[in-house]
Amino acid sequence: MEQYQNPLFTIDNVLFTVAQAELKVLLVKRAIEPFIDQWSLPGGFVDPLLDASVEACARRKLQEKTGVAPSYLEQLKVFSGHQRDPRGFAVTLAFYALMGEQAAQSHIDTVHDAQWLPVHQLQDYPLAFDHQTIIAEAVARLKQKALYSLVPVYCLPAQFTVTELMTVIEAIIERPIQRKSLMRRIEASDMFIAVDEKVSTGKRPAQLYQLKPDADIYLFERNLAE
Amino acid sequence: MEQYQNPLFTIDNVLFTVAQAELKVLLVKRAIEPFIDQWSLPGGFVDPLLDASVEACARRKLQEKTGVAPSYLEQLKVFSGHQRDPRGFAVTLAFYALMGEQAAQSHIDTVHDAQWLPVHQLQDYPLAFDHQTIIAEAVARLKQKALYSLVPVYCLPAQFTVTELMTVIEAIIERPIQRKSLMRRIEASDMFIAVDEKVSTGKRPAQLYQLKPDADIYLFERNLAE
DNA sequence: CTTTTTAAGTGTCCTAATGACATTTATTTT
DNA sequence: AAAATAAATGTCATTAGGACACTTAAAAAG
Repeated sequence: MEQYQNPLFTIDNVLFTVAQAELKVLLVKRAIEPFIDQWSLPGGFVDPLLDASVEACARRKLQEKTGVAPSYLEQLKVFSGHQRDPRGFAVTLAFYALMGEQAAQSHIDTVHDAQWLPVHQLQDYPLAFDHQTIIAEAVARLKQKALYSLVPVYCLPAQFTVTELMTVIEAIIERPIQRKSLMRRIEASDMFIAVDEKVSTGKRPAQLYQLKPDADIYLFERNLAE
Repeated sequence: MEQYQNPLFTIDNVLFTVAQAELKVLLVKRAIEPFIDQWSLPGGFVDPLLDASVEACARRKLQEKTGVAPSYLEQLKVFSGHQRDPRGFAVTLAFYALMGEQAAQSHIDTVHDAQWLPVHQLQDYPLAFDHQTIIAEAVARLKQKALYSLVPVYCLPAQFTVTELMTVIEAIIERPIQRKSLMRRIEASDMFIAVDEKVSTGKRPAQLYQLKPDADIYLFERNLAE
């Protein structure tokens, strides 16, 4: 039963953030063949000596590229086939992850082989393997999640305003939402506490919120309307 | 970069059906070590010569055990770690699948190493590997899907009545639902056509429905209430 | 042949989360 | 002090589902 050659098994990460009201994904320039010098998703081979699980491997790969752990990480799905890698039948487990932009900025600025690219400009770049497809599926999944949960908050720093969260959600789902609806959801989710501080970027100062230490991700029973 | 030993990569299937108003899962008796003679999920190694993708592999494994293709098949998630297989670091991609019970019954009756077991009696059986965990996650995922889609219909034969679909859904989500709500969803989903025929199992004959040939799975914007 | 029984299916009102949007509040700028 | 504006709230409309009474179509009983 074990006479088969084990297929090539890898991990890929679709790490998102939102900056300048745009959804962006972290891409790295490949240093080796195949697809050398093309943009690709950060990932690689599992090292059973270093990684206790596929999740641990994904985190390690992201840490290497950004210098920090992502705020959110979840399996997307497995992509497989004979066509996706010129070396033969290949299997990759794709994760999608979220983090605040500035958390990684200092680290990313020091390297030239990693870069945030807006997801809506990706069609202009030839990406390695089937990474275009993987990103498209990750975007779709994130969009869905944004309709029935507040996971987009993981694209923000630890403390944030309602307006910032609104901007992130709108960037992800690509349409405006009602501030009132968002505030009701923040309240109902019971995931956040109002920080004893406000920020005044413009006129009236905005309340800062942060995740409760033990907060579970609350799932709403309805989607935001189409 | 490829100096690592490739981890053991396998496929596992959680194949569900509903019979006697109970959610059941197909288990097979292991013929080889480890966990020989214990109940386990049908699965195995990918054969790149036979399988065009991991999905194709999952379908092949299920076909071998049931004689037919499942009506529904979807990736659940990858399970990995050093503890789950005594042979070392192991990675398995678990699928969950749905089918009508009688479609496989004749085939399963001829073998003694495959059997439908009610998910609520599984704690009495020592399952191989971490299959108990995998099944629990598959059940949770199916439950969720049953709240915002009509995927449970894939547990039924091609033609079915509203009452049958109601029974399947109630078995999955473990609480009664309103027939009226289900009929509204059947109508709104636009996934089915009323067959020009009725069945009279009891008193007033019931309308038969079947999936439209090209039907997409409709996702409702609200969950059935908790 | 009429009445009873019962599962199938419909009508109708209630409920709750969200959308829409007007209104109020707090702060900066003029 | 007044104007401007982003933040936050009040309130009514909308909509899908829940509850449940009611009707319908057939079989069974009398």
